[in-house]
Amino acid sequence: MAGNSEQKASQIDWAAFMPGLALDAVIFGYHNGQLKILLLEYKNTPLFALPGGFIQQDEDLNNAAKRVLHERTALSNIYLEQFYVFGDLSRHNASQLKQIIVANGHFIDDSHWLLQRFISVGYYALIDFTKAIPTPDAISDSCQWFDITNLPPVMLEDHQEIIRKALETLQTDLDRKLIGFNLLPETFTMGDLQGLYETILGKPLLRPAFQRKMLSLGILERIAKKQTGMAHKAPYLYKFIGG
Amino acid sequence: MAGNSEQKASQIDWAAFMPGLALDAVIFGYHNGQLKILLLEYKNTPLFALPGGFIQQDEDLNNAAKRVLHERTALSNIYLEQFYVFGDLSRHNASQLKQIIVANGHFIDDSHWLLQRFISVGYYALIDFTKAIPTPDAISDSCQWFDITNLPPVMLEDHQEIIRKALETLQTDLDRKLIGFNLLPETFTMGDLQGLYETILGKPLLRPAFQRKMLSLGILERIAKKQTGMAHKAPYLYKFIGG
DNA sequence: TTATTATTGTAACAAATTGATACAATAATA
DNA sequence: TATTATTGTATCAATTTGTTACAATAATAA
Repeated sequence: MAGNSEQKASQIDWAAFMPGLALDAVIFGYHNGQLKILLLEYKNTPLFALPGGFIQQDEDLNNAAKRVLHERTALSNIYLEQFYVFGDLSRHNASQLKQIIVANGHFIDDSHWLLQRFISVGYYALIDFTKAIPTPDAISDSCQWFDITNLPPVMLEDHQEIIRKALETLQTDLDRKLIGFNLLPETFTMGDLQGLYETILGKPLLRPAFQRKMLSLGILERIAKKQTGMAHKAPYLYKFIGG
Repeated sequence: MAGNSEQKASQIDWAAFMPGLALDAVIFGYHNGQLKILLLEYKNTPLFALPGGFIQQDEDLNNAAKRVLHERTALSNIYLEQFYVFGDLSRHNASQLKQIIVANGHFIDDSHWLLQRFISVGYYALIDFTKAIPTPDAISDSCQWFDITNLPPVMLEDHQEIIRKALETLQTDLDRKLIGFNLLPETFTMGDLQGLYETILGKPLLRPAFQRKMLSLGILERIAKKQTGMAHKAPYLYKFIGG
């Protein structure tokens, strides 16, 4: 995890959180034909990490995830799913965490649970890239979008693996649930939608079959002709109708 | 949760476990055309609960689940999946837990994390009914199979909801993954397999289509004619071939 | 103004999958 | 030896998916 520190670490009331437990969020966005995720860069370290946080003693687990999402994107009502709990001992990396704390000029006793092993609940979120306002936390320099195919080489603990598993889950969920729309703006063309599917699934799809399938689902409302400056037929715009 | 107490509560080294965190296991079995799960009955209370336990500080989360499964069934190499983390505050029920502890003649301070809110990782397991040896723990009278359609009326905390969600997950996983076989003995007839699917999905399936589909998957090996005492054609026996 | 170009929307047909019916092949029992 | 119940599978219908083809644009170029 990263984040959850709007105050200096030494000022944080650690007792307000569930010890040994965290959550990490893989926040997906889609822009220029690329699937992207949000990563934080810790101050004075070469370490990148997923947005994450701790669960308050008086807070529902899923609400903690929503809170973290809101803190990093300024968005509410985000599409959000638990996908796996990462609980191996091998993911523990005390020296990395200590490095971050020291780099921020703080001190924590070695016996503190923050430096012990913890278990993290993995969530993935799908958001409208154009609406999010990526916001770093107190111990991070930046909160930025990264192309899923071009991630930073050094990441905290097992965050590489968490991302891999999130993508895998997204791929299998894409057809079963009708969730792709959460990654697009309110209106989009059939080409946009197909491009999104192709990017997530990592393979080309046949245009007529894709269009026929999407329209047969009855979840798309056709709006109007798009006014493009392209030298060809203007595509229809669609919007998703929930239900 | 229930279980994890092979010693008296007062003798347990609570510091050896991750505080505020538990796991609950919905252990499915199949017998006489019924889908069943294992439940524990607490001593001197009318409360039933899922097998569960805590995670040792030096133990992988998934290994803790395997350990709990082994303690309650004497089985290893069980098919096991995480399916959801139950982390709402509303699931907390201190008086129920206190009732169980008191009923066992123990004492725990109200401030102990055991009586505070906790978060539980839900697992479901698929086992061969004929191979399991249901084994109660130190604070339970019994560990018994219950038909999924006929569960006890009073259950611990949100265990009813955990079971419902486990069944829902099993139903959607059944076709995507090839996991049904874990609920059957080594050899079975096509009728057995169809009955299992019909029971889990709660709907009848057409026999020729089912048989054709299962055979086309290439994961069944036909063994020999079954020697039944039935007044009709003897069915083939099959076994599952992994891979 | 009239081709040209690139792309969209959809028709049309083929291939594959799934749904449904039918029936011969048993393995006891009457 | 007929009867009965059930299994294994063939057969055809219905539906879904894969593929090709082509008319309908919306700019741009001639």
